[in-house]
Amino acid sequence: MKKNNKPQKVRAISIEKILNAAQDEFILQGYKGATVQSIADSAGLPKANVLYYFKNKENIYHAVLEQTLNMWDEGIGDIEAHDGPKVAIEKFIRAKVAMSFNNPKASKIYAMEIIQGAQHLKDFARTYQRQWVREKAKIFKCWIDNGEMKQVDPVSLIFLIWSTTQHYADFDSQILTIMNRADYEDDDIEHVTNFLTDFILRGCGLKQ
Amino acid sequence: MKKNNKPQKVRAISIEKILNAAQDEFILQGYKGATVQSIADSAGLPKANVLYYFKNKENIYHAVLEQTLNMWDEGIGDIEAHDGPKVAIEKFIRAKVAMSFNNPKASKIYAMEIIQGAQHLKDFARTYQRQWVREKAKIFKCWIDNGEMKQVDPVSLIFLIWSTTQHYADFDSQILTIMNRADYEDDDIEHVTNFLTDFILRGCGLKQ
DNA sequence: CAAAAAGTTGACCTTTTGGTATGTTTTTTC
DNA sequence: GAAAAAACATACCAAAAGGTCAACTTTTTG
Repeated sequence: MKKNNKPQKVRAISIEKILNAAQDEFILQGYKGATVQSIADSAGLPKANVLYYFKNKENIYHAVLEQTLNMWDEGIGDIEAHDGPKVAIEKFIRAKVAMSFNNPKASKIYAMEIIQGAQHLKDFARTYQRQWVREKAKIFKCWIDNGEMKQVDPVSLIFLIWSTTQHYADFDSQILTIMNRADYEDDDIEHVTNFLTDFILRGCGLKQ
Repeated sequence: MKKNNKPQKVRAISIEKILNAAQDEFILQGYKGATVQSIADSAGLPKANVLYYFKNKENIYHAVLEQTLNMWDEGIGDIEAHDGPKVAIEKFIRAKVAMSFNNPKASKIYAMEIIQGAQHLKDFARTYQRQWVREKAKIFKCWIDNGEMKQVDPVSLIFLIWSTTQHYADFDSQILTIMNRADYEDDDIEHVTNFLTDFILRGCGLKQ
């Protein structure tokens, strides 16, 4: 009587349904506020079935976080020395803005974790991110020393790019309300990318 | 046997203790995750006493939010036409950075509300903030038309300033971890203010 | 100083929630 | 096609949570 789902895929499909539902619930209610029942309802499964795939609520959350971090990792873009500052920064901004608009939920989960003290992400920040920032800061420093760009604190610059790009995902409800709009449209990605690229390159003394 | 607190102040003191405790709890656990018991413990009062001052958890939350919005309102700084773009923008950035460093908790409560869809803040954004942004955007437009600053989309600029300044409050745990520091120090406010002012003024074509 | 108002508190009740136990159905394997 | 594994589902339980109650103490008021 059941639909003939591709065999061996039931697990994968159920897990995906659960994780999607969980992502929504965790954003809307926070970790403690989200209930296994609501995740189950939202995923269209009985609660016991959800707990069949994930031992408990914390495991669901860990899975959601892991998914989020993978996305962060892929979406971060890169800053490559051989591109030179202008191209590298533009590429980086473009990647982050695209990521924000295409994956706002991941950005929100991530933001809430950090706001709440990053209990589950301290290690990630301490090892991976710290390393990443140092590496990229070194590249900026080279460019500055070579006179390829203005003297701008590289770490502060990275934080500035992170904050301005993520803002469009995390604060979408505020932005849309203020602009009296219901949803982002396709143009918006391009418009925001252009604005930020332009503005930040100028801030770095790389334009006009 | 009780300490001789200034008469008529018991209420005010208790309420303040409760709201401070509640602010911490709501940040750490979210609205649904925070428990009246934990707020009471954190405030050093029995639960029944907390519920004597606030009918229920939602009322506590409303009170915290109201406090937060008042702070936002006071801390927003202003953008005044007669200052001219350079001074006005610098004043504005300085006010917002100070606000972030001095009131990170308010900023976090506010951020969490918006990330979660701004259920309780939609009205605030729809009326007050939208109006504020339009007003200030008009001032920027004047400056641009007068050739006093580069052609920069005013609304995007406001969002950029909001995001970059609030970032230091909301994401403090990430920033500190990456920089391998335990806490912000006094210098940091000044350093961040200078960096942002410098960078943003240059982005607006108002410097070098 | 006595009555009223304000504040304090432990006990209690109901609902919600995370999680388990157990049995049934479906799918896969051999 | 039967045995084994995976998936599904109902009922249930103990702990936690929001909130009420009623009694008690302290403070204020006239």
